Amino acid sequence: MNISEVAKRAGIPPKTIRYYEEIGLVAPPRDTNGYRAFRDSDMHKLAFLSRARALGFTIENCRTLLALWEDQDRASADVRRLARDHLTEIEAKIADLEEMRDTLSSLVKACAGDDRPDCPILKSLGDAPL
Amino acid sequence: MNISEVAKRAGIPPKTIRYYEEIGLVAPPRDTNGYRAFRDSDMHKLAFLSRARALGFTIENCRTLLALWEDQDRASADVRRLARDHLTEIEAKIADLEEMRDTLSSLVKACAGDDRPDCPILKSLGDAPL
DNA sequence: GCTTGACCTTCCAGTTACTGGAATCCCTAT
DNA sequence: ATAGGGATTCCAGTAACTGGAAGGTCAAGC
Repeated sequence: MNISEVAKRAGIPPKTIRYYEEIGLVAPPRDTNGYRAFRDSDMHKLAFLSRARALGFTIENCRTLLALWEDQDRASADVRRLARDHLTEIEAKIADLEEMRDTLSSLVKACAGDDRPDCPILKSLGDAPL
Repeated sequence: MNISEVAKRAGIPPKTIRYYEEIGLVAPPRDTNGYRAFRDSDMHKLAFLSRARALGFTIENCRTLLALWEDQDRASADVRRLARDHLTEIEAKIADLEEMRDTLSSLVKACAGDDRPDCPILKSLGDAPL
């Protein structure tokens, strides 16, 4: 299977797949013409990566997950820990963003948004408690 | 005022302040010894930047906001538009993260997390609908 | 057999917003 | 004179791609 076909099926751009090969996440063999010849196993790995990335796992965590996936003797506890840690990070990020959202949204509401210079947004950013 | 004092007051590391100078966000004059001599106006700018960054604005948006802040003839509509666009992006990010969180959290719940290899998390990542 | 266009390849550079580290200089106090 | 704690510059690295250039390959149509 050629790269564009794999890309379409896995939902990952060809460039990214080449990058994944470069950093050792996949290692498709080559045809005599130099083209990458993806096997089913490569395809499956890439689909796995696509989903893991969609859940926000870092590349390094994806690498670990992939290794666990391929290790028939893994302990599910290892997987779970990784996922839980990641979940915690996501929750922290959400909390940060929600705080930004709340502040920002109240500022936006308070701003007239007309052609006058008076602006609560800039005022709030400007009056620092030094 | 020396850089470490400014850093402390603005809540920005000295390295970051030097970086901000490098990209033209601030331009403190120099003492005869080559040290940056921050004026009050520099201090205020940095405090402004610190808050804008805390609200998640990109550096480029901060640059724009700073320019609007200093422009007495700005229209508040320009500020508001920028803030609203940013708010929209934040909301989108939150939505993405919430989806990740929900998926991840249900997977984590479903996983025993013991020493056996059976794992719904890996299973879910693995069974791609090709 | 040749051209055309769609693929494929590699390599280099750029993105965001810093951050770490090395080498060197400056100031103050003992 | 020396020791420490700052300050300076410059170089490199981070995460995860992405864009673009230069060039090789393949299948189809004439």
